[in-house]
Amino acid sequence: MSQHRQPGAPGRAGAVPALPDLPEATVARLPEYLRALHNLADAGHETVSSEGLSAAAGVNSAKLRKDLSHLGSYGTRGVGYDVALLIEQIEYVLGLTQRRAVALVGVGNLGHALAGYDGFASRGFRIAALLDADPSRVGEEINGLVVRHVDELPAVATEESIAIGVIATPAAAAQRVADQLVSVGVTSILNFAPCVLSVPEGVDVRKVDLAIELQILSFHEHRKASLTALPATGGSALTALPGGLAATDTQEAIGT
Amino acid sequence: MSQHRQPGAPGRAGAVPALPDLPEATVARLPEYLRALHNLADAGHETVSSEGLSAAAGVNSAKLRKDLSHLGSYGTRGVGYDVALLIEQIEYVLGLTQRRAVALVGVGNLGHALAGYDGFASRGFRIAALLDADPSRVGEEINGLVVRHVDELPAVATEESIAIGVIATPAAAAQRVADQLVSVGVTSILNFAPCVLSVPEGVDVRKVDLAIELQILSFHEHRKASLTALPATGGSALTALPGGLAATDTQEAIGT
DNA sequence: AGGCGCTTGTGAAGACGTGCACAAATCGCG
DNA sequence: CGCGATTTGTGCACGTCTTCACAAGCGCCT
Repeated sequence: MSQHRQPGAPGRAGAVPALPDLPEATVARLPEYLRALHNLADAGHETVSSEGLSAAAGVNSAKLRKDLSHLGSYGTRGVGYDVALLIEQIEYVLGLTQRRAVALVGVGNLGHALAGYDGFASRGFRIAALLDADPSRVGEEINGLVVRHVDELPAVATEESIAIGVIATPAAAAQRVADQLVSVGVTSILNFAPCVLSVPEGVDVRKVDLAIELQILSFHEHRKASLTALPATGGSALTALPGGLAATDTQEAIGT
Repeated sequence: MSQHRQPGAPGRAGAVPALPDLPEATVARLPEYLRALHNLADAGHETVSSEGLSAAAGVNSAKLRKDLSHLGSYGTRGVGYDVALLIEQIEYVLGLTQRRAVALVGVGNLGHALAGYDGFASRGFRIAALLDADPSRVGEEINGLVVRHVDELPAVATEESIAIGVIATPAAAAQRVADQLVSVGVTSILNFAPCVLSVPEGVDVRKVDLAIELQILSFHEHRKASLTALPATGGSALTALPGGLAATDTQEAIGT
């Protein structure tokens, strides 16, 4: 509920307020555009039309134009967008002009993979610290970084100016880690643990839950199967999702 | 992990499980509810109010009630929802009553982690096959599964009745893998490669891009910083998203 | 039995996101 | 220099999602 409108900000010509407050949906797509633009730049393109870029990013072209218009981007009509310029603009808006330091907490299975994932480094982030609560993991070296104990977080945070914390611990430990991160001033958290984190206002949490993605796919799979299995018995509408269905396994597969 | 039958549920089963077509937003939240419900069940709760469940799942209670109403769920007014029954219903709708077989393609850094991630198994999925194109990786055993060559996909698909394919390859290889998955009949794909996949209609693709999440956080971080940096002085020289800002590093830090 | 407090389910309104379709702007060319 | 081809930026309409607010239903207590 903190929608502060800036009255008197003329907006168009000349000085613009700090950052245009973009729609969340737009923000979520900008990284995708950025990736597509980098590909285009590597391929030698100097300009690109909204049609071309939207295809490369997998979205509707009108949506792309509207997104870009939100950040006041200058394309040239009849020509398209300047690839290099657009990259700069998006990187600026996303705050990627500085390389942000990331602290990764939890060096288990997933943490290991994240520590070794080079997609972070190549896209403006620097994994600056690896932390774990398990003493037997402390001291291990991964990708040139030594795992330190999570209690050293305060020291690490000031040493490295940590901007973003990544939680890759088991769910049981996640809230405590989040609290620790918040207490050392981290205001952006990426949470891989399957649990809800409660954080004070002003702290952003994004969650990635691998199993949830599979479950969503499972739903669609289930629906597809039930549709092809049932021709057109338009009778029972909402159905009652019967109570005792635990026993009925592999229900959808049976065509009969 | 016990699924008890629900006493009191009328034996009025047998109704055709025509799935109500839920709003996408609802589908995306159901797994979250499910996780919260499992936690509640483990903690011994037999019923839960929409208020309690929504808090555990981190959403608005009205939204939760509407979501549940979409799948025709029966709560009891004045009491709440039966935890066990609701778990059954959601698992049924999500198609989790059968354990779906997942093929994981790409056993690099991330693939290794995914192969070892036990969150899949514990939530209704079975990693049935590991595949990779790199011959030096074929034969490796991970978590009790032997890595096979990706060209064996047709055989694997029929052997294991693969329902979902997970792509954890480099971006350059992802499209080819997707094509292969589609050609063996897989219609649900979870893509971790940072690229857009083109697939025929009827195939569902969900994408998880770890770097994108960080970039979104970076945007908010940037915005927070720029807000606190500019209290009131409307003049403010910078910003305006100038054309040549490539050189200006760490732009937002300037308070002055 | 009846009333009371609690909780669900939902109508309605508003916020948000999407996509079409077209005017405005720009370039290249004759 | 003007015209046509091209492409952006956006007004508008539509659909989806969210949130509020409240009537209807349920159990419990007296």
